[in-house]
Amino acid sequence: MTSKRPSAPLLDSAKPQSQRPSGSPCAACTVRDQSLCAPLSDEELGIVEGFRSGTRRIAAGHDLLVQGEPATELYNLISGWVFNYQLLEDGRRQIDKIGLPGDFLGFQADLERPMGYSVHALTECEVCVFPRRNLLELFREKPALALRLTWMIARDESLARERLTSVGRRSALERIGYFLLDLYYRVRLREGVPVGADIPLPLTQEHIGDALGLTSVHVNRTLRELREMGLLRVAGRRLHVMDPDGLADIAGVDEDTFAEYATFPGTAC
Amino acid sequence: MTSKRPSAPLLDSAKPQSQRPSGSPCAACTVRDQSLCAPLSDEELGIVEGFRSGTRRIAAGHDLLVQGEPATELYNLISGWVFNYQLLEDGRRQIDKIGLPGDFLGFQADLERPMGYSVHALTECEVCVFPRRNLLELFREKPALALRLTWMIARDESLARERLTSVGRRSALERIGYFLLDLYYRVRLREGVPVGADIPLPLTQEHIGDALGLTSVHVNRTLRELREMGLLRVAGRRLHVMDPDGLADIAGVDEDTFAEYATFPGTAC
DNA sequence: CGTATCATTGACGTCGGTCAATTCGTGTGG
DNA sequence: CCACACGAATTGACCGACGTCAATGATACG
Repeated sequence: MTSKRPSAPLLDSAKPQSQRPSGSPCAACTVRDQSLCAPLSDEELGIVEGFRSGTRRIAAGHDLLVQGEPATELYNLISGWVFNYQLLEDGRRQIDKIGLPGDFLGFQADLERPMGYSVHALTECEVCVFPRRNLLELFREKPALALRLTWMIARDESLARERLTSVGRRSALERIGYFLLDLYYRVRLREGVPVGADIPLPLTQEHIGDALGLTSVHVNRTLRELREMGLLRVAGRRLHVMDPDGLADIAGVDEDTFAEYATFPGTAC
Repeated sequence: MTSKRPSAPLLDSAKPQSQRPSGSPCAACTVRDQSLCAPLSDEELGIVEGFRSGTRRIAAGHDLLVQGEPATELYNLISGWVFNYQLLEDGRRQIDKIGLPGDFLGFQADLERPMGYSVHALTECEVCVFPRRNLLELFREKPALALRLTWMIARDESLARERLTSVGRRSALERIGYFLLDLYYRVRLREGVPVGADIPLPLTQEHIGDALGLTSVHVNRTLRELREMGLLRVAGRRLHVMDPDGLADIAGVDEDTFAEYATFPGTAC
C-alpha cells in the first residue's frame, strides 16, 4: 500500500507562458455557452471584461493551482484538458475531476484557505483569469452568475458522488467502462463530435488508475479485456468507443444517465 | 462482486409521522447557526416562515428522498442523523454523506430531474420542509441565502472529494481511521461535546463499510485492530476516540485538517 | 422467551497490487 | 537519416489485502 512516485514535475507551480494584456473580447469567447458566463446576454458580457485580467497560456504538465497554497486567481478554462487531484504524504494520488473547456477552476467553499487540491494541465491550456478579489463584487453585480456557479458546483458534486460509487462499489471492469463512457459522452456532447468518431484522450493509464483507485498495470490489463470484448479501443492518445450500448451494459448504467450533459442550467431551482 | 441485500426497509418511501401546521417559529430554531438560515438576522428570519411549510418527523429507517423520484420538497435537518446513498441494480450500496443537524437535504444541480440519490433516516429525524417551488423566490428575496447554499454545497463537494481520496487510495485501516476521526470532529464541534467524551454513532458496521467501499466483516476486523492499538472504541452505538493524535497519524492527516468545521462561512468569496 | 438484527470469528478464495523485464513510440541530437 | 533516450505500454510470476461463506454470540424488543 506504499506507492512511490517521482512527482518532480507534478509539483511544479504554474508557469505563465504568455500574458496578453486583454486578449480577444468575451464576445468572441469559444466556450461561452458552457462556461460561467452562459447566463449573460451580449450586453451584459461586457461587464465581465472589467473583472477579469486577461487570458493566459499554461504548458502541458504544469500545475495551475497547488494544494496547500492560497489561490489568488480563479480560472475559466477556455481550451485544453486539466485534472484536479489530491496527494497523500507518500505520493499516492487521487484524481478527482477531469476538467474540460468551459469548466470553472479553483473555487472552493472557503477561498481564504489554502487550496484543498491541485489543478494540473494535461495538455496546453488557455485560461481566462479572474482575480479572487473581484469575484464577490462580480456576483453582486450579476446575481445570475452566482446562481450559475451554484449549479456548476452542484454538478461537480454529483460527478464526485458518481465517481465515489464507482470506486467504492464497482469492479475494475465496470469502473473503467463507466469512466470512459462518461468521458465519451461529456466530450461528444460538449464539442459536437459526431457519433462513431473517436475522441482525444490525453490521459496515461496511470492517470486513469489514479482517477479510479487502480494501478496502471491493472488498468492496462482491463483495457485489454475491454478491447477483446470489442467494446472500445484506446491507442495513440485517442479513445474509440465501438459499442456504447455494450459498454453501458458493462458499466451498469441506464440509457439516459449521461443525457444531462446535454442540458442547459436554465431552471436551476 | 455480487452482493445481495434484503433492502426491503431501505426502499420504503418517507412516511410522515406527524405534521405540525407551523411548529415553533424559526426564532426558536435549534440549528439556526449551522443551517441555511445562518446569515439571516432576527428580523429577516421571519421572511423564511412564509416559504417553508412547517416541520415533520421521520421515523428511523425510512427514506426522506428516493433515488429516481422527483423531489418536490427540500429539507433543513433539525435533529437526527441521515445519510445519502446510491444503489446499483444488484443491491450494492454506496453511502456518500452522513448528514447531521443543520445540513440541507435534497438539493441537486437540476431540481427538475429525478433525485440522483436517496436520503435515509438513521435515527428519528425532525426536518423543516421547503416546497421546491418556493426556493428560487426565497433566494431572490434573500440573496444571502443563495450564497450560503453555494457555500454549503461547495463544502459537501469538498467532503466528497476527501472521501473519494480515502476510498481510492487509502488502506482499510487508514480509511476507517479517517472516517471516524472526521465524524468525531464534525459532531464535537457542531454539538459542543467536551473533549474526551464519546459521541453517538448510530451506524452499523455495514453502514461504515458501505460508506468506505468495504464489507462489514472487514470493517469489524479493522475496528478490532484500531481498538487493540488503543486508538478508539466502538460499542453500544457510541464512538469513543481515546487517542485523536494517534488516530490522525494513522489516517495520515495534518493537525488542522478538521479545523475548518469550526469556521463560519462569513467571507465565502 | 422467541425472533430479528447486529457483531464476531475462522477458513478460504480472489481481485487487484507488486516487482520486474521487455517492447513500443516519440522526440532529439548528431 | 539514424542512434539513442525516455516515458509509456505490455506482459508474466507471484503476493496480499480484502471479500465470501458460514457458524456462533450478543442485544434488543415485542
